Amino acid sequence: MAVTIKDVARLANVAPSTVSRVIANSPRISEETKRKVKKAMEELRYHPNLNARSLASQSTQTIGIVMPSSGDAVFQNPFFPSVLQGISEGAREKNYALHMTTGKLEKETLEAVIHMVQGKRVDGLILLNSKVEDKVISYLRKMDFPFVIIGKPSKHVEEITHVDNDNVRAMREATEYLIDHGHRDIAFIGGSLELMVTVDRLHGYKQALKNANIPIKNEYILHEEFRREGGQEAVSELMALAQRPTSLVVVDDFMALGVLSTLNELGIKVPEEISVVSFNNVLLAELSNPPLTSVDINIFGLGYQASKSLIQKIENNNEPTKRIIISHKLVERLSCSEPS
Amino acid sequence: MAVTIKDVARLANVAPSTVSRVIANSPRISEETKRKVKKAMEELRYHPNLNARSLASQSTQTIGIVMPSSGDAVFQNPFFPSVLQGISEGAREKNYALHMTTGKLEKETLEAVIHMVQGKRVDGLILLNSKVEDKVISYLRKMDFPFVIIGKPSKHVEEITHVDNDNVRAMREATEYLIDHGHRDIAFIGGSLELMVTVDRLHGYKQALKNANIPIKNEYILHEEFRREGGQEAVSELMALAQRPTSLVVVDDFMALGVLSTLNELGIKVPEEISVVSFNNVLLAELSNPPLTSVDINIFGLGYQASKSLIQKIENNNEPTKRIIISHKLVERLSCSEPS
DNA sequence: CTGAAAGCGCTAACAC
DNA sequence: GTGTTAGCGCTTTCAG
Repeated sequence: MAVTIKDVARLANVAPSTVSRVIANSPRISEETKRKVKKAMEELRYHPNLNARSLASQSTQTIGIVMPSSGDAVFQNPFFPSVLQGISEGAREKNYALHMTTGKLEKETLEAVIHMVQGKRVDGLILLNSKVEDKVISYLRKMDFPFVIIGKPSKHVEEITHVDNDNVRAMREATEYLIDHGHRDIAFIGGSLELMVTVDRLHGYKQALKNANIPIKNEYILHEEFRREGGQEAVSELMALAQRPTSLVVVDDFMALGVLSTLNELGIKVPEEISVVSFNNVLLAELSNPPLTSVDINIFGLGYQASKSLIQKIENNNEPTKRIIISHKLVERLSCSEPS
Repeated sequence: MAVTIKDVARLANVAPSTVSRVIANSPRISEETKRKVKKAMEELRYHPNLNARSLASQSTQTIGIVMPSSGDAVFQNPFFPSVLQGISEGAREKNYALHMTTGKLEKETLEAVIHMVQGKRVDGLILLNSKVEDKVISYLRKMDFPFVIIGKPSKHVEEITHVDNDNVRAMREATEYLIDHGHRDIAFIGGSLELMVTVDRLHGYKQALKNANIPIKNEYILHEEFRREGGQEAVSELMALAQRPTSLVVVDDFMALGVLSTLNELGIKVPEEISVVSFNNVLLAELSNPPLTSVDINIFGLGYQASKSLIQKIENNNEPTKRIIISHKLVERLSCSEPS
């Protein structure tokens, strides 16, 4: 068996509880015993058994993440590693570890969450709110278990701490950018309306058009999957229209890539014949041909703030509900024509 | 407090130990009591406390991953999500969870590992052998703790289970591919020689040249970082040479991207003036301009087999040491000129 | 086939 | 300041 707190206690000639207090750096322990105990710990190469600690103290110093299923498209999208990187950095700074499980179907996901929560494997949870994990959220709320959402919850927005961009504004600005560049026929290529991010961005798009007195055309509004194929399909549809748009706002760089390649196949030049603004500003945006003008939503920041605020919530149970908005920034590249 | 095994026992009118046996699906329990106990568990919505279980059973059903530090370039490289996806899938199939920590410096990494291992947070470890984590490996060996390496260990190759490609052969083939296409001036752009992957691939490169009676030129062998900038620098150097190479083998798609962009800036046409073969075949390879001929090393497979074999090792302590070779495949695209 | 009881290694009252 | 003593919730001998 490994060396335990008792061994240390024996060697240092104190009680186990004293050792425990030294580990916790309790203020009411004399400097001398502290030193003595620490020496004993060194000597025996003592390392606490975290399971025992977690069992006794009801805390784990780890935060849980429910990943998309491994087959999921999300894995392909560079969004995921970036947000994970942010989460991981926020956790590391506070000495929290990460615990991840995957759920294929919604049902599996819920089970995985229950497993983590009831199993007391984690102190809190970060949800990558790709789909509307309604079941998961209501479970966590019922259990009063700390969690934060990256993105915007579809219900109870005021009662759930979440980290998000101001997607309405971001998309309004992106659209206005095109309007300022002389465009009036602007199409919107978004994801499923089940995703709040789509709802918000669509909203921003409409706002911008309305403000500029441009009528909204339903045939200019498309919903596809967040994948290259999605972008490809969208373009095919749009280009079949009698009146083709002269510019596109696309809610994801990956989709925009599909857009670009399809336009290329059709012999339609970007930005000469059609302008494209996209979202996320992942590395791909810079590398594509032409490089994409894209709204940087600071994905790392989303993850980072999510762990930060989750940890606050864990450590202070009556931390108020928060809504953290991460600022965005339009990064101009070469996919939009100059104002005429 | 949550519902415990005792509550279930009470409701089912059995002893706690019986409940435990039912959970473990012990064969020597009558079907009837099993049913009875299960019913009670349902009724109370019982979920085991995993910390308690881990403490008592000395096992966690969790595998640990040591990630590169969050600032690390590795995070940028699509290698990471893919390998994680593979690991995750292998773990999920066996109902293992993932536990990750990050280490910035080598020292931090070692501490994180010790924390996980002595803290009994994980049953085994997967090392992404980016750097030669010598300290970590010797620690794990000393502790006789299950671990597998993705990549090739720099020492004790025969005694450490690892999952790798046959990098010598892969690079030999890639080089031969260029030779078959009429090239004789082939440069090698690789990473640090501290990485076994570089050593092996360089070896394969030299083999191919030797077999074809092409003299090896040291000025054609470059070592840079696995980033775009690395590729850029390499090209600058090579193009300053009196006798420029007519083709390049690059050990990473990301570097190859840098190569491509720099060549483009210099006005050197790919593949007309110079041919490029690269490695990893991440999505980027397909999207670049021109699309890269790249060796697909099945990154997902590396991760997947790593968790599979780790779990085998965990569950059977005298599982033999294994070396698992994942097959590769050259994917032809447009970055190489046709044989003349 | 099932129950009783002794831990797993740690924390947290409660004493003194 | 420090020791004593119960647990935390589960598994696992050992009995029967």
